[in-house]
Amino acid sequence: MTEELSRNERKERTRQAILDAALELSAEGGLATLSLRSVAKRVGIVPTAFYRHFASVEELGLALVDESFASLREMLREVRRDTRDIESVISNSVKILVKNVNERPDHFRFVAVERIAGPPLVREAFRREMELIELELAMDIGRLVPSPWSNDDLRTVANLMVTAMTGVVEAIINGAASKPGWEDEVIRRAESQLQMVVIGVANWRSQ
Amino acid sequence: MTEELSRNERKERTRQAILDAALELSAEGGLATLSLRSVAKRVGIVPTAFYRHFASVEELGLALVDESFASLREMLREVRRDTRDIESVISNSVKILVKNVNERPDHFRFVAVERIAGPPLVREAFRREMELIELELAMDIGRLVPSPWSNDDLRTVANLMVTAMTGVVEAIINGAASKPGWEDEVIRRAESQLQMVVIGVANWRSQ
DNA sequence: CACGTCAGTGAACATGTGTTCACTGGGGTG
DNA sequence: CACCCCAGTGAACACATGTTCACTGACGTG
Repeated sequence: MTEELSRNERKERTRQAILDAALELSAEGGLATLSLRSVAKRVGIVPTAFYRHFASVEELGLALVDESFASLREMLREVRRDTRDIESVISNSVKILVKNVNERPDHFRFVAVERIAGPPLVREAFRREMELIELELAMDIGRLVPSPWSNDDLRTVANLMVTAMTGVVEAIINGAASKPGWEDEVIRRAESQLQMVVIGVANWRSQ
Repeated sequence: MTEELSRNERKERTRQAILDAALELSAEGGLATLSLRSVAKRVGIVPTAFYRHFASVEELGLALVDESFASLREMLREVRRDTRDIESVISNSVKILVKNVNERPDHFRFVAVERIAGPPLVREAFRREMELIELELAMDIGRLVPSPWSNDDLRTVANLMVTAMTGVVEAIINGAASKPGWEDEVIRRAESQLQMVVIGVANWRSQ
């Protein structure tokens, strides 16, 4: 199972193992209840060896936040890459969202939880990130659908869409395991909701 | 400060003090990081006295969940009481939502956090409660606005509205303290979003 | 007025926490 | 081949956790 590896490769491998274990363990109880010793046990090292890789538990948490940011951004890159024709954009975006959540469920669960239950600084970081996403979406909408809406209106509709997609992530994460077909239902519902919003904003007049 | 009180009254008073202290303390870190000793210290009793009021810390948590449910339901009763004319319903509902969040911010923060970061049983309880709210809202929409939409469509739009209102609560809770006028902005945004959804669903055809 | 109930006390428990320290031993390099 | 670096070890630390137990003493009732 373990091949011939250089010392640096071995070190990097255990570092990643620590991150993975921490991510999995934080699925139950969040960052707040994550314990150094449980992580170490899961990785198969002694608790103190942890400090060869991170200066403190708090730093581990920040590393997890960074990892989650990377996952978020990768998904958004994928979404924007396929954002050309206005027709299929909704269906494509929802599918990409769901695909990414299924590829790295622990990252998205981590975001979903720490975004609102994490320590203040982490919450603030996620808030800024989502605000950025919202702004980009507002610009995309304004670009793809030339229209008389003010920037304020664009942000309002973008915010609603981001909120709806956040709800989709939550729905998938803590409802997927149970009944089959649930995910397809969530997808259909999300597509309908986005279409409703688009129709709504199309017939929208400020005031 | 302390009047003449019967033994039972005194007991009930400390019990409520425990609940209040626990609610305030769980504002930072959630139920997961709530410690018996910190609660006791805040109340002004010795840790062991806690067990005269609750069988365990877990039971304290369940009591807090019950309290939050009560706040949620009271708000919904207030919303439905004023749900007569279709015109002002959006503005009224948003205002009532915001008013209730400001009256018992700790309860709504508790719901917002534990709903997604709490122990599985608590999460499930909140999920059911919100599903109920969603169903009632779907029925209200179907009743107030006789229309050709299927129950499925009604639920889809109700779900979007509940999700949007959840977003409003979160926005108020961890953004209110900072700049003034933020709350008014959130209110305006929420009203616009609900109107967009209404317009969207009004022009909606299944498939 | 005597007596029992019972909210609150203080000591003790077993266990879990993050972090430090001196150490070992095998891979990497001169 | 000899030396060093350093990932991983194991003991120890100071402290926090939930819960138990025998206790005290004021309030409420007979």
